[in-house]
Amino acid sequence: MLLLHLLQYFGIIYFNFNSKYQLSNLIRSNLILKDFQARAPESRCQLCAVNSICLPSGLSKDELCELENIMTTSKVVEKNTQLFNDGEKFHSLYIVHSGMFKNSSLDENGKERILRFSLPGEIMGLDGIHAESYQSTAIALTTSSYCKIPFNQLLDVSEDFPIIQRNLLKIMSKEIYSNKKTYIDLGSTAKLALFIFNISQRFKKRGYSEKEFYLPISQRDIANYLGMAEETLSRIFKKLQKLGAVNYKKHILTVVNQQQLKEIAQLSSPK
Amino acid sequence: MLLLHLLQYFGIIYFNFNSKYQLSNLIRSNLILKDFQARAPESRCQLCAVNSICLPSGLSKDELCELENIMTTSKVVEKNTQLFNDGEKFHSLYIVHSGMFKNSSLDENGKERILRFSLPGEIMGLDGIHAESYQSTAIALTTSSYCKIPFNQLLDVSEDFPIIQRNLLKIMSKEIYSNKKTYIDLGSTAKLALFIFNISQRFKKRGYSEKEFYLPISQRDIANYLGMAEETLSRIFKKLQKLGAVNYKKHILTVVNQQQLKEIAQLSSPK
DNA sequence: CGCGTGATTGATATATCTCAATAACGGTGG
DNA sequence: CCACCGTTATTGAGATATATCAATCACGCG
Repeated sequence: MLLLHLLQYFGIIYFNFNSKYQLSNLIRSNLILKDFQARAPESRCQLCAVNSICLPSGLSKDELCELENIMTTSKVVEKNTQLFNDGEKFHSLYIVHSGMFKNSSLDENGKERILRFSLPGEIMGLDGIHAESYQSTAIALTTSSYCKIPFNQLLDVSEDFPIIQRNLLKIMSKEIYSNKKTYIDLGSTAKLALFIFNISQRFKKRGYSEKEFYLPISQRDIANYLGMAEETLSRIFKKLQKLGAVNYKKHILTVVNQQQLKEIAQLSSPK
Repeated sequence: MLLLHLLQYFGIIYFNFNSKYQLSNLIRSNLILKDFQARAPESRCQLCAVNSICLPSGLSKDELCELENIMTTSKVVEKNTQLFNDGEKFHSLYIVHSGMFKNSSLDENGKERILRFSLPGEIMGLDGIHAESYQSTAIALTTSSYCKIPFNQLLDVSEDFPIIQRNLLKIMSKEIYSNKKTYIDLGSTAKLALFIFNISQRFKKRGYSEKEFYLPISQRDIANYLGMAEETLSRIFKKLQKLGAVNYKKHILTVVNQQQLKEIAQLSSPK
């Protein structure tokens, strides 16, 4: 706790000490040493851990400066905070800075449908551009932080700096591509194995361990996302552990045998 | 047949008379009166039936002209023609002008996975932008036609005409959004009903009948796309017909009771 | 007219859902 | 710090939807 006060004092990190649970939450969400709100503006993105895969990737210092001028960087929010809501007027893109968010919407029967989990460096709200209203809801799954970019200002800036437009197109293209990896014709075992494998690779890309990480998602939400019953998910988690592929305890996921996990994920359609 | 020759003579349509089956193919693919290859260049997009939902939507005459300068318009291809292949170097976007294409790729086991069916006005190849290589394969399901836009030239032109960039962003946003409508937690009956309903609405948007249309997709492909066995699909088609919701014979699909179809599509998850 | 592909039908196996009950956990207040 | 409560996860038994295998049928096309 003392350490945290010191870090805050020197402007390395910033948060409110209003709960005895915040420390563990911060550690879990990998916020520590990654939140530079107190730093000088011109270096915020440059110091960010995920800048290489984020919108500012490949930008010069000048371009970065223009971009940072219009954006709000690294706002910290508690678990369950909602950034935007399905149907609300679209105005800004939100980028995950740390932690994790879930994006969902309600189906015709009012049931929640989880569309994706967003990790640091990923842009949320892209689906709202065409309709000028958000098409999904973003909710923090753990203490998290985000950056916010007003979309119209982004368009203005990008007219002067085409590379920003290009990056945006690439990011959107990647998102369209990523829907390729659909879980539709996989059996439940392959679904879960693939989900874990994909998440693991995404963590790796962000500089976290691919072997062991804190997964702030409830099993209910995983089951919802993968389109299976909660009970089935529980059983299959157990199965994967028995097989020696992964370990999962109190939201700490360990990939024990990555090769095996990959093979299970590729099991052809025994639905 | 005489009528066709006359139409061609007056430059309204263009095609080769090299098969006695082409006439019916043309009618099926809605090519007639929609293929303006022989017209003056400055009017091609303006005369296109789907320009309002296509990339040129909202462009002025000047902007349209710039765009048409760099694109190849309305090339006719036979059934089974491949426009681009998964893994191939990315260079151009392809827009469906008439007919239908399927976009697919192979999974780890070499099995085909159909990702989407592309209708007139829809852009193919967007998933290739980020990797600079196509991430899927495009194959004509019937006699079809397409327009082709070299991507780098499109970027150049759009630097002068921001509205083109904006349209592109909107189109990509829409595609990201459309993945919301995932089939993952639906039962087979709801899946097929939703698929038919969606296709019907897409046809409607393009000026075709929403009640009756030619569907140039094999049941195998529909089953593949929806992630179910071919046999199941056949049975469910029969079931929907028995229920009086749709009729399907020789690739002619008739929506008999749209309200009922919609209700079946919304049946909550009895997988 | 016949061939090959695509579609249908039936019988059986199996994966997954559902319902119901119990267990473990995380957060709250005393 | 501990006991409590609501939420989240686990386990079991039974019901059901869908896959699979195999055979037949229909159709488009030469």
